[in-house]
Amino acid sequence: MRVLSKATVYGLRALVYMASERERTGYVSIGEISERLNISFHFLTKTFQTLTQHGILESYRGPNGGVALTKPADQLFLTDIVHVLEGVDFFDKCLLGLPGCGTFAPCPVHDFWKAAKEAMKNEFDNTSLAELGEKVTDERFRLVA
Amino acid sequence: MRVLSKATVYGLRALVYMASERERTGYVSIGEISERLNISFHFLTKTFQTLTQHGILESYRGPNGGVALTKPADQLFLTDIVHVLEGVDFFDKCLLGLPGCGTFAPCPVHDFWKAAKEAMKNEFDNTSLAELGEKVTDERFRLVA
DNA sequence: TAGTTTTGGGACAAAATTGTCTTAAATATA
DNA sequence: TATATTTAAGACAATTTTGTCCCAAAACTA
Ligand code: SF4
Ligand code: SF4
Repeated sequence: MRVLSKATVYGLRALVYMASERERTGYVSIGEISERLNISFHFLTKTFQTLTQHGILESYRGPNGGVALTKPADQLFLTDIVHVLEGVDFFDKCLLGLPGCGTFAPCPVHDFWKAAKEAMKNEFDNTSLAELGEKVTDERFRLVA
Repeated sequence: MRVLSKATVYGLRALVYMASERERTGYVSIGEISERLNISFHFLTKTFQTLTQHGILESYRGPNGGVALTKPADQLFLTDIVHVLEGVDFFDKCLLGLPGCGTFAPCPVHDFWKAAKEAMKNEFDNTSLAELGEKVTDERFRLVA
């Protein structure tokens, strides 16, 4: 059950880490994040470039450079990130993979899957990076093995 | 959002097709299924070999040969198939992919994901091939684009 | 027995995903 | 200006997934 690609998983973990560093101002370097979270630096860099190109992050080069969220963490939701990294059709994907689906000509698992997808979309729509970051800051949850 | 691999999707569609052919006795050839459902014959054959090796199907070679469900379709549940094709740890997979998870040291999305996984597992545990096959037989649902 | 049908098994190829590396560009600081 | 730091970009390799193909084995039919 691979819901998210590795690239998305790494990107999300990294963003939540950034959101968890509430006090910090300025840029956080990708090197720091990849070290703390044990993620390949180059792989994470590529994912972050995508996020930068799509307005989730802004970047700054040179000493003390790095990346920063373009908006306050409580205004960035999981759906925003997933749309960039997995595509805007993320929540339209089908369990049985039949093209051109809908309620008109559904497959036999449609009813269940529609509800499951909506629950997931609802959760992603309403969960902000700030919310997840707080859980980490408060030591109750972890981002790394 | 790729919950199931192509191999599993094809296998499931094919099994539901078999279940939908209520009246038929004897073996159904893989060639017929692959043609009707527009699935690569060789790819489906490999998936079916896995299912045969794990007791979901029994096969018979030669003219009028093919495959058949080893049990009545109402005794074969989605979980059974998914366990064979995706692994028995299918429902243990994590949204953020942290190893060694559990309730002790959860990641920040654990609460939601645990509930979502349980809902899915519950559905898969209780949905039989017969149930899905009936929906297809009754013309209300489709298996092919 | 010979020929046909069908699954079994494995080699192989193509494509997608994941991961690594090198070089360039931008920026800061000494 | 020279050097160090850091992201940008893209080439490249490794791995996994997906898909194709060939031939053998089993079973039926004539
Ligand atoms: S009918 Fe519904 S569940 Fe089935 S493949 Fe289409 S959208 Fe997905
Ligand atoms: S803590 Fe829960 S949701 Fe998070 S990775 Fe582990 S099992 Fe999955």
